[in-house]
Amino acid sequence: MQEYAPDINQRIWRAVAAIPEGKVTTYGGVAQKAGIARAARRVGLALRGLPPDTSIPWHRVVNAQGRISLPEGSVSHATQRERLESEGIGFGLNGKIDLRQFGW
DNA sequence: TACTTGACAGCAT
DNA sequence: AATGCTGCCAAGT
Repeated sequence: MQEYAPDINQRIWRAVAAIPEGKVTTYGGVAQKAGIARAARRVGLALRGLPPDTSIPWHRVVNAQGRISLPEGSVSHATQRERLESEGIGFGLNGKIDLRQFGW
């Protein structure tokens, strides 16, 4: 039984909520944990549908390059970066996160 | 109902 | 290193 669609978001949110504080994960990582490996895009879509006041730590999700996927200049982008730095996550000079600091 | 787009990732060139 | 194509699946037009 696949019963995807309605279930997918819930699985993604759960996977994201499982990310420990002060750590980040890639979309692919979340997708895999949500049981939809290789469907990283689905993760982005799900996060995009999250309400602004959600309790899901969506900001801990970045792309495989260790960068924030949101367009620079957008409010969400700034918010995400600020939250990450707030958790002790360091950004490189190009705005890249050192995924090495988490063992990636 | 069909086609295109999208908070991505991986491989090929 | 940079660019392009393909795969994933749902949502928007």
